[in-house]
Amino acid sequence: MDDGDGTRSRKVTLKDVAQLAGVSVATASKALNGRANVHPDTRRRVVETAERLAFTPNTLAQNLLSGQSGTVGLVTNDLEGRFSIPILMGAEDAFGAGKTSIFLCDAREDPIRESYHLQALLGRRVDGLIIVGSRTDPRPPVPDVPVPVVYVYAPSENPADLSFVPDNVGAGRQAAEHLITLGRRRIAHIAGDPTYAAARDRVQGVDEAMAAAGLELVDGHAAHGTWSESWGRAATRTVLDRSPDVDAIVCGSDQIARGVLDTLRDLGRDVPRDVSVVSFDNWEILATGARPQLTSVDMSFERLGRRAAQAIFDAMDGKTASGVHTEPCRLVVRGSSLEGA
Amino acid sequence: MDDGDGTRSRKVTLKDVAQLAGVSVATASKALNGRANVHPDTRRRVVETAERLAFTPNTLAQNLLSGQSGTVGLVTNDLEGRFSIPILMGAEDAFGAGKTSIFLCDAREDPIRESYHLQALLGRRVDGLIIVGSRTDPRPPVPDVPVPVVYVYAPSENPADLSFVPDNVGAGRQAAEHLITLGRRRIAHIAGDPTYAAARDRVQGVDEAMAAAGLELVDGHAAHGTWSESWGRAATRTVLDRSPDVDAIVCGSDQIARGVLDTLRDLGRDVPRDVSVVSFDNWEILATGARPQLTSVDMSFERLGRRAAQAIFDAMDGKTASGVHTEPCRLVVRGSSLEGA
DNA sequence: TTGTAAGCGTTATCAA
DNA sequence: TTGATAACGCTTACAA
Repeated sequence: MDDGDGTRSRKVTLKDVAQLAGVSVATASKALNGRANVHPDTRRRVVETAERLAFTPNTLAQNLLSGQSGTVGLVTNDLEGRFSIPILMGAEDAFGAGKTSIFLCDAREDPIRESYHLQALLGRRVDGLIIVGSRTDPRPPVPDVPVPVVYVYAPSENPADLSFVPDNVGAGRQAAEHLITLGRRRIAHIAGDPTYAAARDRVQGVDEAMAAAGLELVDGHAAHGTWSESWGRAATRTVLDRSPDVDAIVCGSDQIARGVLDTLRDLGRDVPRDVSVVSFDNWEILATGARPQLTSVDMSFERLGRRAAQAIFDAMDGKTASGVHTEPCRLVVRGSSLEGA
Repeated sequence: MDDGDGTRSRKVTLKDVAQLAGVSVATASKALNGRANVHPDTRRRVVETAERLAFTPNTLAQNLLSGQSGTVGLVTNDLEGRFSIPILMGAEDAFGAGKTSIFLCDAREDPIRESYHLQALLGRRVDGLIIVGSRTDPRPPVPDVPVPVVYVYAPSENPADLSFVPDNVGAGRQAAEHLITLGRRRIAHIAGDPTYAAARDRVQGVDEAMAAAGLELVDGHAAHGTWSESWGRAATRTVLDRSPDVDAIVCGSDQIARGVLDTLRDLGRDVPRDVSVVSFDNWEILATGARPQLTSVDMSFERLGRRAAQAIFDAMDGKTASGVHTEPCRLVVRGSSLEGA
């Protein structure tokens, strides 16, 4: 960071390279950018000089010319980054690491903070915005901005906006179908917080699959509660109390499932032999730490991130899209629902 | 995004504002930036025009002049974002939301990907770099870069670099002292993966506290294993087998603690009455879902993020620092170690 | 093949 | 009080 005499070294510019290589800035630019009509010797000299000086072109200056910043803003609202990081990774993959850089801002569910971040991002001339919510319920759209906006996980209330959300109905269907395929017939559903669309959608999916198979949930319907282990524990007692012959439980989330597993164990039921358990989220830390490990439906966050990135690319090319797009989820089978166990 | 005739509207520049307000660009700039020597009427007119056009100054252009980009790169290596998001939040707080924006890149423990991101960040002229590792073991420094670099969680191998890490030794001490204060005397330690500095440091801290109190761990020393619930379960059986009268267990992580709690329950021990349990990480989802809820030592990631941000500010002001700085952790008491229970 | 000059959007200096 | 001008680092006609 120092240039030897104690002062921070001024950053190397193209001018420095050109001077040292004994050419004009224009020629240096062409040489480094692989333009035609540059003498091979000249090009070599410039390239070598640039390397020697560790020249890094100032992307800001390039962007000022091109009008594109090669950056995207990702505004998140989920405290733990459980959604955002996988979405970020998916977006990075789609953009190509290094090609486009991502500003990650945490709005912490605070509209004021969000608009503050938005302002900063627009000032930095991001080429697009990805808005990530903490729940799949529709959210108010961000105020009109001059760049493409994509909503992920939480869709925009405005159908003219473009949103990508996981297919929770399909996830519910997959979970139930899996259990039915295993031969389970007396299935209970301990669902999540009914104020969340995700909870209701999963319930709907489960109900659909049951109906399609000509089955009915024990108790007739899902039991809604909260997204917590303690709810899973409490509900399991109720279920076993009322329907001792239950042979499978769909859990609204991995957290709920952890509570369910604990109580099944407390009450002497073997999983998966006596009762198979399936849940949603595939939150690695919870799913693989459980005993047995949890079969769970993954929300495919990375895929959502990739789709969002792709959509921003498309929009930059003028190919705009709109509506709430639903992306498939993925069942991950583990010990809590093993066949033949 | 459209200006009515189907073409994307060109972004509003200061020139547009100036023209419409009937002043020069220079005057418009002064008016908007609160410079002195601008006629109040002129200023009002300019400000109004800017608002009407939804003018957002191009930060890139401003940066080109000032040489400062008002951005910082945060390169992370922890897959789940468990460290990065809190660190990001701490950094955002210290920088002031909106003032400085943060590029978040995930290197995924891949040096090639990391250098790729580094290149992109330097091209964007970030004012500083925060490098986040996934473990507290020293890591190779990034190649020489012309901006301040701060390492968080994983310190740099080079002592001339600046690193902030949690005080795992102190954390171990706090955990053990807490148990000792509660009157526990027959304490076991089920530790984490011994290849991790974090595991060894926590062990050291526990050992120090025990020695200071004139006590010894049951079994004489910590049992090292892996960072998993299954290790916690297995180790607990061994501990109870060899030392049935154990009255407290320090667990190397919340994951381990979850396994420990499960097995204590299986073996009929009441927590916290018979056995108190304390662990490390304070990973909310694990700690609060447990029964009883886990007493755990928080690694203070947000604080680390704030310190890193502050250090970058300082370095930009020429106040450079170096060495591995250790930040205190914070004991969070919950049901697994309640006094008098 | 190379260099000169204009321009991207903004701010600072200085003259009017 | 206002405005013309230069500058930031780079790219790209266009001229040499």
